[in-house]
Amino acid sequence: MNADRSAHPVTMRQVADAAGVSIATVSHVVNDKKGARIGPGARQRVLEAVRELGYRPNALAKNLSSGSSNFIGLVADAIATTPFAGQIIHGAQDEAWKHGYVLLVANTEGDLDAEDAAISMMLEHKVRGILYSTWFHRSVVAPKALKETEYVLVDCFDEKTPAPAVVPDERQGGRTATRLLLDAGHTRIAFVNTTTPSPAQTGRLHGYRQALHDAGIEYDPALVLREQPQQEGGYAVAERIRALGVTAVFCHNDRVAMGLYDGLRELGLSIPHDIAVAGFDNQEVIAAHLRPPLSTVALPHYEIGAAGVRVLLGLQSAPAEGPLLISCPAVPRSSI
Amino acid sequence: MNADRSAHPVTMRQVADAAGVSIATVSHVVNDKKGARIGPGARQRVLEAVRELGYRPNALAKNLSSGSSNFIGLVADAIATTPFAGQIIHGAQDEAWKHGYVLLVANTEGDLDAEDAAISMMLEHKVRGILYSTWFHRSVVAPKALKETEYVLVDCFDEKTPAPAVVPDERQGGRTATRLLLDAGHTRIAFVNTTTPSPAQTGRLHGYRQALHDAGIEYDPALVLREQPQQEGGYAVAERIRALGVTAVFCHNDRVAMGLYDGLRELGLSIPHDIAVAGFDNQEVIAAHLRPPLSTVALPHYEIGAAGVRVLLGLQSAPAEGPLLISCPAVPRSSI
DNA sequence: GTGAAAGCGCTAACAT
DNA sequence: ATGTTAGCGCTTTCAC
Repeated sequence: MNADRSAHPVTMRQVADAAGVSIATVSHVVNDKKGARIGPGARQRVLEAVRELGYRPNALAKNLSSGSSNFIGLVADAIATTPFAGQIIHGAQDEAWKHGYVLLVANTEGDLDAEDAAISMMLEHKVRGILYSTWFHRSVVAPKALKETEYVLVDCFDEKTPAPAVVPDERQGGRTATRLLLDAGHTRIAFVNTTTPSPAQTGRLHGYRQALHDAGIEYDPALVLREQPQQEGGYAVAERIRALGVTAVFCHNDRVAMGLYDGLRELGLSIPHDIAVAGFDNQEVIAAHLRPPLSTVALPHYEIGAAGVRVLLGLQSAPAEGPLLISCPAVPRSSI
Repeated sequence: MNADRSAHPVTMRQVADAAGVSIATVSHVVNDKKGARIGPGARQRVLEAVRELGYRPNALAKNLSSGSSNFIGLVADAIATTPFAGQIIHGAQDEAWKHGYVLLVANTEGDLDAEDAAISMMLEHKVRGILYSTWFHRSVVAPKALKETEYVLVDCFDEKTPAPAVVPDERQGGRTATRLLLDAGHTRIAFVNTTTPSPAQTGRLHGYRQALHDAGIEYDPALVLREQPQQEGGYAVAERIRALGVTAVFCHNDRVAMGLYDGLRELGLSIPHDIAVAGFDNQEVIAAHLRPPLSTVALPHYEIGAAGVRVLLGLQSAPAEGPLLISCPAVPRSSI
């Protein structure tokens, strides 16, 4: 028969008895300890007993005894709101898993008390470290409690404290998006930037200018507009885009592009024939299903999450100065 | 001074010494044990020592010692792909937290091995129970390993095994969506159902028919179309919708509605003036920002997650027969 | 090769 | 009102 329900979990002791060896021996073979010399017979019997009894090591005991837990904490400010946080979690999880760690996830939805509670809870579970993440790239001030352990900032950074951080390379992303347009032969390219001050706002603009510059095209401030970073913003800006007489538009994000699609269509302009459009974020639900499907640049959330745990575990190091930049790959579709 | 880094965590022992009491006393005051009678002096000194030393209880030791962990496992099949899973997590987390539990999250992206590994890991951490969740409502066969602990199926159900399950009330949702249209005076209402067999497909259809019936309108199978449940499907069906001569359409989900918006517009039809549209899912990124904003019905993922842990903890019970149904609330906006 | 025994930090009886 | 002590299930050092 198999292990009987949670009531009486099988312990090492029982395995040892069943195999006729000591508990130390069981420990050795179960963990495949290098140094230990175990006779083939004993090993065999232990393995068998483990199977027979359906033994599961007790991770709690193991952690306590070995003095180090296999937890990594991840506090996120908005799991629920966007798919972005999900991708960070996914990346962090895969990477953590790969190194024998388990993710302790806490969602705070921006609530400071929840944040404190989450960090306390993680500290009490003796996590190996904490990933403090936000769902959009921004500046934060890291909660004090974080300092009681190792931590890395994920998709955010703290200007005051020199803590390791991992963020998307907005600048390179902006360059990439612009280049997508440039490479298709466009030379008069508008940029619908966001009204919200943020690394994305300044970074993508820099990238845009740099791409233009590299292509030998003079930067024309008149081609840079500002709108709220949503569908409504994109829709509202359509008229002005047309008036500008550009042949291509780089939108601050996919949602703006979605709104712009509507606006342009109403004006009788077709994409990409009359005007080419590039987005940013690669928000699957939108980008892949617009008509035509939107060419965009992806925010590498998965990679950011993964890099976060690598930095935390010391497997990869952030630059001495400033955050580790993860690059934003192009995702060409049919809007250019 | 404060606690010095993770190197030498402060233990109960040290607090006891500092306060000049025994470790048992510390345990009592720290946990605010009811039965224990502690002198005000001692309590005072302990509390002070705790603050002074920056003591954090070691949750691992606590769990080991007390024999029960405060973990609840949540295995999800697609954290990254949609915002839906995120909402389930959020709900589960809030509820778990409320009862002193912590979520151990594992993302499997549908990979069976990952699923096994995740469950094993949770079992080894002696979780109180496991929430097995999917990102869209469907039938599953629960992994065998689950049976080693308590578990509840979240947003899915197992026809073979009678395990507690929590799912959205598709039928009531379909009824609600249809009623939204009915209440606005429409009587000839098309339903663009999905091509994919699923509880959503049959449930929403039932709801649609029932609402019609309750309103004294005869069901006309010709008004029920089938399309793939994405923007493309909605777009493709526009012509046929017009040909049907209906004044309202209930779409299987928001994405279909989004595609239909495009198709209808191309046909020169305006929403809601010429045709009213209702969606399903309430996928924020889309529904709230379409033009006009989409009236829809929400999939109550947050509630489903929360109910899942309540059922797991025995705070709420699933019906003897079949899953616990969570109702889908209407989210009226401007497309009707 | 294998086992005995001393903890890991805490809880919970049971003494005092 | 407070202290002693025996574990919880495991790792690890050191004997045999």
